[in-house]
This record gives sequence, C-alpha cells and structure tokens, in this order.
Amino acid sequence: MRNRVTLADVAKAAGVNTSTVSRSLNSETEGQVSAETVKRVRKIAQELGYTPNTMARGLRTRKSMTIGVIVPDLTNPIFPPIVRGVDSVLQSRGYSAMVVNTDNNAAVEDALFDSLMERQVDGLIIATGHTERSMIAKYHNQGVKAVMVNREASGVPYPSVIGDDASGIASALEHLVKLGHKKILHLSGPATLSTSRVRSTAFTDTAKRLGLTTKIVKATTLSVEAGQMAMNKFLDAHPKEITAVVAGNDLLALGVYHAIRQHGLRTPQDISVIGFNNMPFSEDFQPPMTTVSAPHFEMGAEAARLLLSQIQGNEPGPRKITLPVTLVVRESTGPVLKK
Amino acid sequence: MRNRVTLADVAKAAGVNTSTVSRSLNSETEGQVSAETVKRVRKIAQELGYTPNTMARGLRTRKSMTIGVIVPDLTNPIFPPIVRGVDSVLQSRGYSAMVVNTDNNAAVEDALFDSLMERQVDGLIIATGHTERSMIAKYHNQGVKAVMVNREASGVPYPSVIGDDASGIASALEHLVKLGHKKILHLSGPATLSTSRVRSTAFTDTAKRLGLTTKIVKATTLSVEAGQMAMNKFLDAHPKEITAVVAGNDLLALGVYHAIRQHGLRTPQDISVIGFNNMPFSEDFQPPMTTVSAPHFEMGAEAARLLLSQIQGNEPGPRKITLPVTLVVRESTGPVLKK
DNA sequence: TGGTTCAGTGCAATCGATTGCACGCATTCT
DNA sequence: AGAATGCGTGCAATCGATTGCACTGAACCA
Repeated sequence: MRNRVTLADVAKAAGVNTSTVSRSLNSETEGQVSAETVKRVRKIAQELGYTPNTMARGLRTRKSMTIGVIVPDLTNPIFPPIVRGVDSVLQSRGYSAMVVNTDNNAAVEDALFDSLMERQVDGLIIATGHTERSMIAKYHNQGVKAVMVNREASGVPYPSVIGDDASGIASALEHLVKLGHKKILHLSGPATLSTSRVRSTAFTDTAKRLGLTTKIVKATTLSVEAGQMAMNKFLDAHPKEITAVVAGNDLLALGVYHAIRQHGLRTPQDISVIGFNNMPFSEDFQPPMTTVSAPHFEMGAEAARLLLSQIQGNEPGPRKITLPVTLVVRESTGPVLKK
Repeated sequence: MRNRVTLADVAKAAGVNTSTVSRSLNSETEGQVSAETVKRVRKIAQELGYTPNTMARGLRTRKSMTIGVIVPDLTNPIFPPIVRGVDSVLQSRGYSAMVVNTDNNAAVEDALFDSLMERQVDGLIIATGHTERSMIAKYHNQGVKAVMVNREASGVPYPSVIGDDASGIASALEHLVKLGHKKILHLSGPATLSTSRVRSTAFTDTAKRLGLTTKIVKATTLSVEAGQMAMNKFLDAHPKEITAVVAGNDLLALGVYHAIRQHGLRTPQDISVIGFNNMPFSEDFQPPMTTVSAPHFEMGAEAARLLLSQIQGNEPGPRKITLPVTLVVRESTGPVLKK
C-alpha cells in the first residue's frame, strides 16, 4: 500500500538530484544547500506529500529510531504509566516505542528479544523483574544499549531507574508504629523479583530498628489471587497474631483485603493494610488503600532519557537513579483498637 | 550496535551465493534449493547467529510486518486488554504492534499517523472513538488498511469490531426493572464518541419499550471526575428523583459512586448504579460494581485477525463484527426500598 | 546420439535514502 | 591575470535482503 512519493520523485519535480533533496529536507545538512533551493525543495516535497521511508533510511543509517520496551504484562496497572512516561520522551525526540509482553516467561522473552533485534531497535527499556542475569549479560555482550526500570540493577552492566523502595517501606512502618502497631506482617512477592527482595530487606531492617515483632510470608506471584491465598493461609494458622500488614504491592494488598474479609475481619479496625505503588483506583477500593506512591510515569521518562543519552554516545556506565516515593495515607490503616 | 552477521557472511561461510542463502532460510522458497544445501545453510546460519535485518527485507518486500495500534490512552484500563488481544494474534503471525496514544487530540493523532506511515506499517487498528470521519476517509484514500475496534463503523469504509452495546444496555435496564426501579438516569459520555451515542440510543429505546421514566445527563469526558461532576450537579438539582443510574462506562459509574457518597446517600440502598466494560478492579470498588462485561481481549484479537486477512488480500469490505456482552451483577444494584 | 527438460544455483537489479567525493563556477587574494 | 578558496550541486556507492532471469549439467526421451 501507498508511499509512492519518494526522494526521486521530489528530485525530478524540483529539477535537482536526490542528494540535494535529502540534504534540503534534513535539518543537519540543510546548511550545505543554498537557502532558496532548500525552500523550493521543501515546498515541492510538501505539495507532493512526500514521506520519508524509515526502512530505507534506517538501512543506510543503521538506526531504526525505535526503542524496544519489555514489560511483563501491560494489564498490570503499574506498567501503562511507565510506558507512557517512556513514550512521552521518545516521541518528543522522534523515536517510537515497541512494547512487548513477556508474561514472565523466559522462553517468550527470548523470542521477543530476537524479534526486537531483527527490527533493529536502537535500544531497550527493560521493566521485567524476572529477566535472568545471564540473559542480561548476553544482551550486553551483543552490544545492546539498555536501561532497566523498576528493578534493581546491582550486578548488571546497565543503568537503572527505580523508586526509593526502602524509604517507602520505612515510612509505611513508621506510620503504622505511630498508630500503635507492634506486630506486623510483611506479605512479600516472590524472591525472584528484585523489587520483592529490596522491599523485604527494607522491611526487616526497619522493623529491627523500630523494635517490632514481625512475620514474613511470601506470595508466589504478584497477583490478587496469590496475595489472597497466602494471607488466608496465614490467618488460618495464626489468627490474631498481627494487627497490620505491609504488602509487597497493591495487588497483594488487595488479596489481603479479600482474605481479611473472608475471615470475618475488618480493615482497618481489625487489621491495617498498606500497599505499594499507589496504582490507579487504589483510592477506590474498599476501603481506600493506604499505599506508597511511586512515580511510574517519571520513572519511564527518566529511563528513556538515560537510554537516549546512552545511544547518543554518552557512556553513563552502570548508573542507578533513585526517585523519591511518598506514603499516601488513606483509610486502610487505623489505630490499634483496645478490646 | 550489533547485527554484524549478514546474508553475505553466511553465504561466504557456506560457499554459496546470497540468493541461495535467502531461499534456504525462507520457508516459502526453500523448495527451490536442494534439501542438503538447505540443511547446511541453516546450520551455518545458526552457528554464526545470523539475524535477518527487517529493514532491508522490508525495503525490498515493501512490508514492515508491523501494525500500528492507535488508542486514546493506555492508562485507561480497557485498552491494555485490547492491545494484548491484538498482540496475541499478531505475534503468532510474525507481526509486531506499535502502540501510540492520542490523548484524544486530533493534532497529535495526525502527527502519529504520519509517524506510523513513515514507519511503513502494514495496517492500522484504530481504537479511538474521537477520530473524525474526514481523517478516516483520508486514511482510506491513501490506501491504508485498517480495522476499527470498540467504535461504531457506520459510514466509514473500514470493518469494525464492537461489543453488543445495545443488548448490554438492555440487560442492564431489565435487571433494574426486575429490582423494581422505574425512574432511571443515564449518565452518558460525550456524544462525540460513537460508543456513547450507541449506548445512549439503546437506553432511550429500551426505556421506552419497558415504559420507564428516564433522564439523560451528559458527562464532558469518559472520566471519573467528569462523572462525579455531572452526577453532583444532577443530584443538586433533582434530589430523590431517580433510584438508579446506568452510566456510560465504569469510570463514569465510579464518579457516580463518589457523587452519591458526597450527597450522603448510599449505593445501592438509595441509588443503584450500573457501569459498562467490567474493567479490571471494578469488582473491588466500594461496593463491587454491577456492570456490563465486554470481551476486550477478544475484540482486539478479532480486529487483528480481520486486519491480517485484509492485508493478505481478502477484501472484506466495511464489515461489522459484534461480540456478545454479559451483565455482571454485583453489589451496586439492589431492590428499590420502601420508605 | 542429439535434443529437451528441469532442478539447482548464481548474477545482478532493485527497494529508497544517505553521504564521501568530485566537479564547476564565482569570488577573493596576491 | 593567474591561483587559491569554497559554496552549491551531482555522481555513484552503499546499507542487506529479495527475486526475475540466465546458466549449467544431469537425466530423460526418441
């Protein structure tokens, strides 16, 4: 379909060589052409409705002006904001994003990576926590430029953009302590995810500092169902043992809501709950969720900036950018009630 | 970066011409080459880690194997499932999706369209309700293949995939009537959106058929805020006039929740509310929302199938595919209470 | 045995844009 | 006036894969 108008067409119409047209249309090279020729060529190109052919250009310049964005699952509500943040920066610089979903499946991720490479993407933004270190090393060996977002970067050769999870967990716990809580459960995500590990460690450290009695339970995935299942199991085994839960993310926290209700208990009167991410609609849950708000859009935007700067030749090395998070207090946390 | 291994490299290593390598690697042309050569070439290509260069291929074949997906805003929760549905089909057929957000801005959409054209996308999936007819006509004139999803197709030359909104609205109203409701408000989205118009018309028709007393109020956008504002205004002017609300979508319904609460009323005891879309987490709102569930993933998948068939030369014409929807009854609807 | 046929492979053009190099001509310098 | 400078433009190679056409040699036929 379409795209009949080529550089050659414009050149013929203007009575000049294609090279002159090319130089006239490109802002970096227009200085090589006389001002009036530039004006004339541009006018004619406009009239003819010329559109550059990105594939031809990319073949010659070895640049696709496309960035691959690898996420686990777009329907997980924290990723759309990240993607839009990425996109906002890319778009303003003439790049496009190609978003792929791995569903946390290594084989799928491998295939998608190949597909992105075939498409000659200029760089990668990796938002999957599961990606194995060996895979990342492979990318790096192939000379692939990349930036990680929302996952820990230690040990990998790429820069990363993350939220300040540790401080988020700390403020969550401090908030709970202020409300009188002393026995607190951490419902953690799977240890394969770097964010889960970071939050878990921060929980343990802060709890020790504050002198709290804690328990840690791991959910198998970062989903409502897994959270509900893990919490149900915990409440079955240890009823009345804790007065608050800090969940690994909002999805798990939502699962905790369900489990608490299933056990005939109430939030926050019987058990306070804190989530993580402040994902869309967390304020509309029952009750509105107290959670740590992470700047996902800005994380995506920053990752894109970092990647573009890397592509433009700056060698940032394995840098780590930490963006501040804030505790959003809503109604899922309350004071410990005396009985 | 990378992609050093080309057809020529493989050809040299195998001691054959690039054309033989090309034919050996491509399943449609491998019959032209002797079986043993194919085997040998493939083995060598594998060993060398050959990856085809999509840009070079696309330049020659005039196909990018890329589909542009135009959505208003990925952070609107109904779009990720659509996109994933699209992606699931595309991926299995070797295509990739390039997703762009218009934010319902015509100028932005125009620019993005150009950008997609430059990238030589093989087709478009359009999920924006706002797109003006003139713009669509322009696409069609340029010979662009496209399919619309989640928006009415009447008058446009492209096939479309939509949910059966009319029947969804009808079952919503029937459900309310069964609960004793007679005075019902429809909080509609802006009339510029085809889905809003369809649902609005269906509401009026069904209400007439069922002999109901109705009001219709329009929200300025399909957002929580707009829904809340419109509903607040309505409740200020007409307190106690209705016992139920059918909203144009779940976002508006959520705004209705807020407005009802702000007026010191309760859902569903004072006013029942029904949404539309059954978007993720609508079951976790307070109260869990009764809503019409639309098969967004399947709509995306079907749109992709339609588009690919169109690209492969089948001329489906302006066909319209309607997928069934179902009412999901939860706790935001209840019987009319006597006072 | 001479002529066909055909399978297997190579040659070279092609897709559309970019870019190093060379050329022509006008201007400036000595 | 002759040489040097340099601006504006054109020529042609190039990026990597695909593909119509031509060629070679073996098998087959009469």
